[in-house]
Parts: sequence; C-alpha cells; structure tokens
Amino acid sequence: MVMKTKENTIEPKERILHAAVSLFACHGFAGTGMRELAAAAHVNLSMVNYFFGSKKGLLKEILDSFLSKYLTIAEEELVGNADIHKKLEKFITRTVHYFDVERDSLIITISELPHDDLEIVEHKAKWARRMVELVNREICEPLAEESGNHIPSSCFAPMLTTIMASRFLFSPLLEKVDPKSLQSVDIDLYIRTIVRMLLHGITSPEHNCLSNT
Amino acid sequence: MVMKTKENTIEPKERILHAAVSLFACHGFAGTGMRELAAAAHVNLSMVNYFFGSKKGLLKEILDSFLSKYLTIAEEELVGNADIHKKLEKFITRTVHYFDVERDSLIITISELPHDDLEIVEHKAKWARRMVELVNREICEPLAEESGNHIPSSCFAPMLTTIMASRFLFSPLLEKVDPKSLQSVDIDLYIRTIVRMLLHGITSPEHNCLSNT
DNA sequence: CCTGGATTTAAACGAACGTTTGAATAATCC
DNA sequence: GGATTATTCAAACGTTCGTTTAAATCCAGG
Repeated sequence: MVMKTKENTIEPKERILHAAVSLFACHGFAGTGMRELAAAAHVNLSMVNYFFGSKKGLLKEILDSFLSKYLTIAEEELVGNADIHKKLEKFITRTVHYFDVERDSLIITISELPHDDLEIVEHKAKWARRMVELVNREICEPLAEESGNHIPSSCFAPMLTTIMASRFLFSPLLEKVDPKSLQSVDIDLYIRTIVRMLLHGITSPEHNCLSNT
Repeated sequence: MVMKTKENTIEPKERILHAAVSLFACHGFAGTGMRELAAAAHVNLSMVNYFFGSKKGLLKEILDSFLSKYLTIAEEELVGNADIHKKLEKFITRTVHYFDVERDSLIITISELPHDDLEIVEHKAKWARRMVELVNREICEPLAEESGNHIPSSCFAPMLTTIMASRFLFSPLLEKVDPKSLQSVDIDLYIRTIVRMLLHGITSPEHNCLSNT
C-alpha cells in the first residue's frame, strides 16, 4: 500500500516530484538527467520510470498538476456577475500568491511553452483552451458590452498570465542585477502594481479618474 | 577569406546561426543535439565548435545579438524628454515588430531566462541591468514625478518585456487551441491592445478620461 | 608553383543519455 | 505462513551526447 507514515521522510514518489520540479526549473527539462534526478530524490534510478512511466510522463504530471490548480483559481474568482475589476483583482491576488508558492512549476510551464513536443503541447493546449474560453466569457465579453473596449481573449489571457509570471521568470536575473531592488518589492506591492496597471494603466496613482472606487 | 558571394547559399557560419535559432526555439537549447544542428545547417559536425567554440558559445552569440538589438531599440525610443506615453507607444510598436521578426530568438531568450547556467546568466544579466536602469531613468522616475505613481523598474521592465512577448510565447499553443483567433488578431491590433492596456488599463475604449491624446 | 592560413572533413573519444531487465526485498491478503 | 502484489535495487541495454583530433581541401599572396 501507499501508507508509510514515516514523518521525516516523505514518500519516494513525492520525493521524485519535488526533486523534478526543482531540477527542471533550474536546468530545464531536457537539461536534467535521470541519474541526477534520482540522486536528488534519493531513490533508485528505475523508480522514476516505475512511478511515472517515463521522463516525459513525469513532466506531464507536473504540468497537469500546476495548470489544473491555475484553472481552478480562475474558475473560482472569475466566474460570476461581480464587478469585473473586483474579479480581476481577486484573481490576480490569488494567482500571484499561487505562482509565488509554486514558482518552480510556473517556470517549468512557461519555459516549456514554446517547445514543440507534440505530446506535451497537447496537454498544455487542453488547459489553455479552457482558460481562453473562460477569460473570454467572464472578462472580455462583459468588458466589451460595458465599456465598448473589446480585448481579444487570445491576446488577453496570455498577457494576463505572463505579466503575473514576469517576476518569477526574471527573478534569477534580477537577483544578479540588483538583489536589494527585488526584495524591496514584496509580493503585495507586486500584486498592487499589476492590478493598478491592468485596470487603470501606468499613469494613475492610487486613485483614478473613474469614480468607481 | 570570408567573401564567397554565392548568392543561393549563404555562409556556413550564418547557416549554423539560422539553424540554431530555429532548432533551439523548437526543442530548447539542451534538447537540440549538435548532429541535428549540423545536419539542419548542412555543415560538418565540427564546424559548430570551429566557429563558436562550443554549443554554449553559440547560444551566447544568439542571446547577445538579440538582446543588444532590443536594448538599442529601448535607447532610441525611451531616452529623451518626450511625453512618456508617446515614448512608450513608439517603443512598444518597434519592439513588438522586432519580436515578430526575431520570434525564435525571443523564445530562446525567454525560455532560457530562468535556467541557472552561470555562464549564460551572466551574459543576460549584463543586458538586463542596462535595461532596468534605462526604464527606471526614462519611465519610472519621470512617471513618479508627474503623476505620483511610482512603479518599481525591477517590476516594470520584466512586465513590459513579457507582455510584449506573450503572443509569441503562446503562439504554438494558441495555434492548437484556436488557429483562426490567432490570425484574427494581427500585429497592429496586438500592439494597440498592449499600448492601450499599459497606458490606460483595460476599461478605457479608444478614448480615455485623460484629455492628452 | 609553393607556402601558410583558413576552412572542411571523417573518425573517434569518453561520458552521459533514457530505458529495460530480472532478481531481491517489503508489504498485504487469504 | 505461504501466495501475491508492490516496491526497490544493481546492472546493463543500445544510443546519443559535446568535443577533439589529425588529415584533407581550399584559396590568396609571394
């Protein structure tokens, strides 16, 4: 069975997943070897194929786990008749915190985005399709009715994701560029910056010209 | 000598560069083999090491070429006392067109961003530092004086880059999700969407509440 | 023509790659 | 407690990896 309840050492399958997320984020998927991964997870080399079938199966599990939770957040925060600004603010807040906790999985997902492995692309496209449809239905279409400003969801959904991911994608660079400037912008300031920019643009300070809060 | 002037076949070094940009964007840097690359460039396997020293040297040349031109655009469009909105609009327009033409190099640069190869990170950090300083001096600081809205440049510079890159990062996915929705948004609409969102937020249609057109 | 440097080639180097095998060990069920 | 299943292991599979070597070919200048 799968119940071992050793408290200090977690299950081998979990250890593999954790090590893989960390290593894939650092060296990339193709740049990480099975032996390096097995050593980091303190398991035998064969265990990866035993639990996940193949190296690619392990990647698919990581991507699916990360993207499914991302879509869940989007569904919970964006679906409904609440004010679009409020919905977006809550969605961004939860998502950035989620990205912060799962930053390695985020990095893997974004880094592997453009690569053309058919098996992987299919998996991501499944989630991307649902996200684009959701953003279109809950944000873009209501926004077009309300303000006459139609933003194509196939533009907006990728923009939304990448702008929230930018800090985590660039953090290895920014740490080298200016370590203290990165720390000076904590997660909450980062979230507020994104929300304000997305809702009102760069020119508006705390208040904006529209009167709705 | 280096003058061959065969019009139908370009120089081997250029062929290697072109093939590398294309393959690295498709399969990733680590996922591309030297033999695959040599075959695609129609050169002998040893030519890559002969011209570029190593596989990593080839990557560094690609990154440097792409990032130096990106920084040049930023310097030409962002430096000066012109209106910040106008500067940003011109910068975004030129950059998106540049990303469009050099989309494979863009994909390589972004995909390799979070990976922790020290040799590569140093090269990218050199450009990132200059970009963050430039954005801070020419955009963030004047903006804070003008409207009291201080956006940290270590936040804004990555956001700016990723939002302009989002279409090209996601295009392999979006083609699979909904091919016609991608075509329906041409580059000019994409640029206008970014400019409007960044300057005025998602709510404003063509006109906005501020009167400075 | 000959020399010297630049280019191109085939072949091989040792190492690392992802995966598979079959046996050994541990846990579970009847 | 023996049968059964799940897990772990060491070892090896054939392949591909990035790089190096040394010889061949090309080509301009003396």
